Amino acid sequence: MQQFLDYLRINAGVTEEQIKLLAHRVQSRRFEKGEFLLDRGQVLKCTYFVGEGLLRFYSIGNDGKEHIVQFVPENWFVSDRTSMCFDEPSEYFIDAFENSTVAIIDQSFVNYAEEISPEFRMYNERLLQNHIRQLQKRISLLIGASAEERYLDFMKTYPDLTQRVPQWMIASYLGITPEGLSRVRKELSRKHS
Amino acid sequence: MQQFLDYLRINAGVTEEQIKLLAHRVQSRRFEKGEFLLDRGQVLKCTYFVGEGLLRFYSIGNDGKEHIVQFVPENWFVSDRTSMCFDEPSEYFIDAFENSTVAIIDQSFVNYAEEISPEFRMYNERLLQNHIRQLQKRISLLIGASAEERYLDFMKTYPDLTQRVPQWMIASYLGITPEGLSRVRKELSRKHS
DNA sequence: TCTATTTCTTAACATAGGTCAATGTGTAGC
DNA sequence: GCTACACATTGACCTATGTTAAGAAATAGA
Repeated sequence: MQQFLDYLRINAGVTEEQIKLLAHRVQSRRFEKGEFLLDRGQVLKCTYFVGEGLLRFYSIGNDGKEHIVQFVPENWFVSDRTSMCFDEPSEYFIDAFENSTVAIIDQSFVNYAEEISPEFRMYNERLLQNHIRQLQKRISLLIGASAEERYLDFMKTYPDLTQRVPQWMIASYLGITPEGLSRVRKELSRKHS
Repeated sequence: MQQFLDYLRINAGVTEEQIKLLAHRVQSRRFEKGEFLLDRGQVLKCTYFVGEGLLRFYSIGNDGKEHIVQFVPENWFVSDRTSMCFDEPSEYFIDAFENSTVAIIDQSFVNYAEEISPEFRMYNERLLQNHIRQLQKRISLLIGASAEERYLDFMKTYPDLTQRVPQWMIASYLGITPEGLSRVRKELSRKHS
């Protein structure tokens, strides 16, 4: 939780005084590997901020396969905005892929923070815009790029995740099978020698 | 432009009085078929609202192919939020696919409208969330569904566009070639007889 | 340390969808 | 009513990626 407040101070430019007002309004919780933070059908009431660990945000398609929407490492936020804003049961799952410490940010926190801190408001807006940017980029890649290009882009964008998560999960993020990814990797290493 | 103000009144719940304050702050313009509203490299300064006609929002990939991100028919908004918010040159194009009448909404309009109308603020927020929802759905479909499923979903979601837009453009939206779409359609009509 | 489980690789084969080229079918302008 | 041009279809062939199944390598439990 301290991690979250530090993050706000450093990245969002929220002042010490504002932090003091906000501090007692956030909860923090530990999730063990495999625990769920959101289950399909549930209405999500909060946003999570990862202080330590790694979450995954994913759906399960009609074919029964997991589709990873987003990895959530340290200092990232995750939420199902649709479920939160429209009070709808979520179609997604969130679970801890490593033991994780997470700050739990509910709507009343956001409202209050936006009220007392214009910096927070701006930063929040910025996060939202970035989220959209990221989604759009992903669509472009899915439409226009091969599996190999998408993998190269992934490695460039998330170098540390490339180490931390198993390949079958990266494959799921890229929209290909683990075997497909293995083939791509083989091809790449062939080229580089 | 009247169309835009009516839209705000009916859908966003902006009151008559608020409308009066806002009216002289919007411009309106006509674009002929083929005219550009946004060119790659340009920094977009506004959001467009289509009163009449049809726009397309697209990028051009390294391979030189158009990738349609979004169709923009009557009563829809379009903008490159990334370019607007971060003052970056856009990677996208917007042009008129039919002769169109468009309201031009700049940031000062939005600021002022949010200031005088909480309804407007809420509606704007809602639009943003919907946008995200739509992007996420598109990603799910691209990752998990076949070309046929994507086409069926498109027809269900945008029945009138299915009529108005040439197939090669729908194909571009779906992330397949025109020939591919033609094959899908043939297959579907075979099944239905 | 040993075993069991998960993850990764490989190879043979199948398939969706891409590419190219030819042909049809409008439909707008003259 | 012609001529052009944009759009749609079709078929032959190609390629990237999926599928299945087997084995190798890594990792976690006991």
